[in-house]
Amino acid sequence: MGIKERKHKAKEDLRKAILNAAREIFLEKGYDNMSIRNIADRIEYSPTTLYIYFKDKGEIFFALHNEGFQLLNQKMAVLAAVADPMERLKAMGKIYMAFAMDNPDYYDLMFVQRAPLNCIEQEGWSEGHTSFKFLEATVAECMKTGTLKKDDPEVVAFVIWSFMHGMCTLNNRDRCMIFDEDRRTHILSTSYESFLKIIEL
Amino acid sequence: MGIKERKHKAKEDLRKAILNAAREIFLEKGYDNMSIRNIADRIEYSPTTLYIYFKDKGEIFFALHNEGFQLLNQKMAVLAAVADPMERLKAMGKIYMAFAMDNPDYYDLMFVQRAPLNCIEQEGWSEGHTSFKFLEATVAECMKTGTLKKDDPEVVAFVIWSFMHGMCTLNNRDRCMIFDEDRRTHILSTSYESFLKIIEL
DNA sequence: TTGTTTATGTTAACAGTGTTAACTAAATTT
DNA sequence: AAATTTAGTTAACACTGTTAACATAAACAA
Repeated sequence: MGIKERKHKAKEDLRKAILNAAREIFLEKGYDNMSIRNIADRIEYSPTTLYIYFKDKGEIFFALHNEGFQLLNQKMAVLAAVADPMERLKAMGKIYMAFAMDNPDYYDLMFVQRAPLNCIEQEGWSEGHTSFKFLEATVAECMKTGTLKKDDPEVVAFVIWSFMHGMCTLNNRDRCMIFDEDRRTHILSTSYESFLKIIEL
Repeated sequence: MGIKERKHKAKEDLRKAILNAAREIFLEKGYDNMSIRNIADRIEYSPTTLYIYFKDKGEIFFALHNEGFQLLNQKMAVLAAVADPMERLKAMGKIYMAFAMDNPDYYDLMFVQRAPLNCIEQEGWSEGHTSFKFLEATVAECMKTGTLKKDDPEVVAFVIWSFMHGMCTLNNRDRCMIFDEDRRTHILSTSYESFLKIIEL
């Protein structure tokens, strides 16, 4: 049954082509300027064709949102080599922050925009859940080795995530313009160091 | 010159009517569903009339953004009665959090959306700047009275703001759905307590 | 082989969006 | 009285996501 496979592959290929075009436009022109029509234009298909491969625009955003998590997980992979949990936690924060600053659009899709989550509803946000559980596990390890004060790891992990996310979004959404251009970078990196000093035992 | 004043007042009145309609629709239907056309419909003027009173949609959002700050500042006014800076800081966090949860749309406009900042550009974000300086001053006081570790108040204030903002936006943008419905509220309030315990000397 | 169904993609349209140019009518100024 | 300013209008431009109706070609069944 080679014929059926080829057909299947052709479908997959067009789906990927749509996603490639979507990603290009998304990264070039940003979230607001990625439209069904300009994706269709780029791959030279009619706009309605996209609805054969995706339920709606939100599902395309969800696919890109997943790509974002793949990219972040890829960067987090180096953490496997860090044995000490506190060192791992610190490196994790640095990677998270760098990812948010270097890929503001992906970050937005993953942690700010509501659109990509609309196609989840029931099933739950598994990408976010997995990432959070990884952070939580590292926090729990730190508590065992005595580098973090013993407490509910879920709560402390959420405190850490909140701080990191807050810093990144205040920056990405232009709320750090209250600081002078040159002082800005200093405050962001110093804040991270400062936060670490506060939580580390 | 009563006639000129009356004319001037009439202009002001229509401007206020536009803002009233905008606020109503914004709070009823949310950020995405407030359009120039449905504001115009509500006050029974043509859509183009709004452009006599506002440069563009961003300027309307900016006006509502200012209202949001007025509302928040109003709630913060009770802090004047709190003499102890650490108590004041704690109360401030509680008020900030309650504001974000009770007025998610205003909060979004003030701290997440880029649209209202587009009409600022040069002048700078004075509303945000003022609020931050107030936080910073309280942090500095805490350092003087020895309830916070001596450090750069600007940096520590930013650490606190980042944490608060992160918590609020992760919640408002549905990223706390990784926690079970019932555990969610507990984690949010416990995280705040936990953060306070960590920073307080 | 013929006829029917299914899959894939198209065109045209709906109902909306922000924004601008051109115009009218009324009020004010010269 | 004539000219100018002001306030508001209509119509249009260039978009947006999405759907219904239709075409075409391939796959399957009789």
